[in-house]
Amino acid sequence: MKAATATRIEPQGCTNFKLRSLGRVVSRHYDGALTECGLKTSQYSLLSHVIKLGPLRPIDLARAMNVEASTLTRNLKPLLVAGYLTQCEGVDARSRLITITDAGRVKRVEAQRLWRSAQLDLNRILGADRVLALHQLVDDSLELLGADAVAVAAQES
Amino acid sequence: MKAATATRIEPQGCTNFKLRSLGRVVSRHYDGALTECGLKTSQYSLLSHVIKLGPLRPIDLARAMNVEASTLTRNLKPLLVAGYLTQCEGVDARSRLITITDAGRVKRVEAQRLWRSAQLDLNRILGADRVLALHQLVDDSLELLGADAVAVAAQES
DNA sequence: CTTGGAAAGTTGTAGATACAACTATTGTAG
DNA sequence: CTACAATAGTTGTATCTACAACTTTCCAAG
Repeated sequence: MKAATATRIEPQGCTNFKLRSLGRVVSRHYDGALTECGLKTSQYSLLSHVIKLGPLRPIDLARAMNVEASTLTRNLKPLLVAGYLTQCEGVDARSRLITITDAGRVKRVEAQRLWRSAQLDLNRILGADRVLALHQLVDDSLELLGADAVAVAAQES
Repeated sequence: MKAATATRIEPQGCTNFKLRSLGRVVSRHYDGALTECGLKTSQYSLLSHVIKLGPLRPIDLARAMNVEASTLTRNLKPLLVAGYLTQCEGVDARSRLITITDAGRVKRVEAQRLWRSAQLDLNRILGADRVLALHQLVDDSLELLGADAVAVAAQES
């Protein structure tokens, strides 16, 4: 007398490993496409978020992207050195404002073509339905974990 | 005369950013649980895969976990230093064999309790159905990308 | 005004990740 | 046998990631 099979289906395997595993493969896919413009995909995301969210404090940018403040400090450095971003003084003496530069906008336009190509390529490989479902699951999961990333729309991501 | 809405629904946003974003949040969740045993979640995954896949060459371990060989070389180091893994000579003069040690097995048992707690916690927060769907999507995507990770079952992950 | 706590940011430390370039070994075509 | 390609692994370089500890600044209670 076994119970109905509809109950008690527990997930197998480690969610963290699966996510990181796919993340590695997908990141290599995007990074490969962005190589020729000299940006990593994470740098492209950073530029895109600064453009989308306007001049903003590092702490707010970090929250929008779900990274720690100390991580953001390090990730900003190469983009500041390259002149794609600048740090102005904020309202406080303790806070700053991250702003996109003209060079940053130009570079971002260049990178966006490559990003779009990588995204469309992924859509083709996985199928648009699967990508849509994945996006939805990721967004829902982030919300349930209390960590909504600020969604940056297709044109900006 | 708009076309039926059932067609042409293209994904919005960047799949890479979404995956990395969730990956960061989820990794912090697991790492927080594993802190007290002194392992990072990625180190736990590494130990688990070596136990599951037996003594094996670095190159095969790297393929099973979807990391580059050069990455694995670096990731192995702390576990070799800690004495949880050893490198024996392989069939070739150019290849090695990665093997779990007794200390590694003991540490892994300790870490597994903490991992399970983190996983059950995540299942509770997201709901088992959502976690199951996410696992399925990740596994399917990896297969379509030609990068099947070797699945390590619940007891071992 | 002073004092203690909160907030913003950086630095130390350590690990994760990958590409390019390199050494060493093995296999194979000629 | 030899020359060249393929395989296994490591190292240089650079970036990503986070926690703990720290400095500076601000705010609010007294």
